[in-house]
Amino acid sequence: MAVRIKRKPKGSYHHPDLERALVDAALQVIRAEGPRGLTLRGVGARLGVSRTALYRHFADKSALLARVAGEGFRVFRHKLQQAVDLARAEGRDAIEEMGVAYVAFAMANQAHYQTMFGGGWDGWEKYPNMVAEAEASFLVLVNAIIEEQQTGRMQAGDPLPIAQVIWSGVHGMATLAMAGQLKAKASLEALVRFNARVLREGLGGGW
Amino acid sequence: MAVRIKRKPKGSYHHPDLERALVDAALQVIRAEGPRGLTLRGVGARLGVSRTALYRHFADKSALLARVAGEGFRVFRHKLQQAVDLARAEGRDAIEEMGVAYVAFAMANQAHYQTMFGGGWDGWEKYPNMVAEAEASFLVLVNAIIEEQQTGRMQAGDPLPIAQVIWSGVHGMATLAMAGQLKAKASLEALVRFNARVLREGLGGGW
DNA sequence: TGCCTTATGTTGCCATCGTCAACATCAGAC
DNA sequence: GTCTGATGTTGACGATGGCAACATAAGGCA
Repeated sequence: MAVRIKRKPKGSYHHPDLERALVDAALQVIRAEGPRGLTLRGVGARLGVSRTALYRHFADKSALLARVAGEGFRVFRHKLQQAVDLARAEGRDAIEEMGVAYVAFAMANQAHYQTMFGGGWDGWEKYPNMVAEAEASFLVLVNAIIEEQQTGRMQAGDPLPIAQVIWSGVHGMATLAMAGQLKAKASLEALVRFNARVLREGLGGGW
Repeated sequence: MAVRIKRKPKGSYHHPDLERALVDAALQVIRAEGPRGLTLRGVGARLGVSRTALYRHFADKSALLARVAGEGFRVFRHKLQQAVDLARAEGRDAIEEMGVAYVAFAMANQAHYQTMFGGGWDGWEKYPNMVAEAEASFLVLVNAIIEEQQTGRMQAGDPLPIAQVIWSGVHGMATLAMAGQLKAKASLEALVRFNARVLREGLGGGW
């Protein structure tokens, strides 16, 4: 589904909602040409606006990228939560389904995912609310693990390292797949499920 | 150990081995200021050479980056193999020790590692020998797995997906740790070992 | 020895980029 | 109806990657 570009009405000086439009346009460019293809002049032109207009809404290019990343995290977290909820409702393995949803999101939004995880902008310390967004996504996993532990389907103990191991697995799989480093005979989803099952086996009852 | 910068002798026109010096200098800059900090003018100046001198030895900036990445892979592969061999000699878990060596390399050479895995240069399809280098590193893992299987310490079956799962885990752990996303209570190495043990448990005998 | 070809390094130049400062224009409060 | 702050524009600057034309070195061949 193509995102509509909100151009400003001809002749009008002020844009109805330039900040919103800038984020959308930036994401569009990133999708089309990758994070490195994003240029302030380009995104300005796309909106029929001058190259420096965005400085009224963002401190610099990095801030715009960070904003795009932040919105990505919100969608991301929602997808993960959705997968967990659906799996629970259908009596399936919540962790496994979350893993599938994780990698599916990354592959369907490669450039966006790259932007989320350190692509282009200046670093987490400069955007503390970005850290919060990322942590909220991570929390979906942690909570799912805690629930697994409570129902006895996963070993007890600090859920943090367990979550980190699982997160690392799917994150690594996603980034390697994006880099074309995983020539799977079977599908990528099959590999994700295999990974999930190995981890579940290793994290199961008697540890 | 600081790598000596080979400056060309004053007054001499030709550099003794500019190609080699360029790669070294580029790596030095990358280490100091990250892959994004690398500038052709900068690396030239560092060698007392004009900004376009490197075009006699590399097609463009991307090619220089790719070369740096390639040399990284060679060292990387060696480190991994070393860890496997040492573990075998000492009767320790070869896969676990390889994982530790993997993440240790990544953390000790963060910018270099980032450069190896897609940082800055144009893409694997443009540098086929880079793919070969990466695959050679991956093969160290695959071979280690095959040997584990032969001694019955790991489930039989296609070693490829097993290797991909393990690789994804350590790669993900390394990249997340570099991004500061893994606030570990314990050390990173402890997390790597935990990961290895969970995977071994899941990949063990009765599957 | 002297020339000539090729490899190697340099200089001048260009388009593009992010960003700042100064200016223009709009919209809403009084 | 005016004034003020918010928003958008234009012009400029320094830095960057890269190309083309030129300069110089090195080595083979006479």
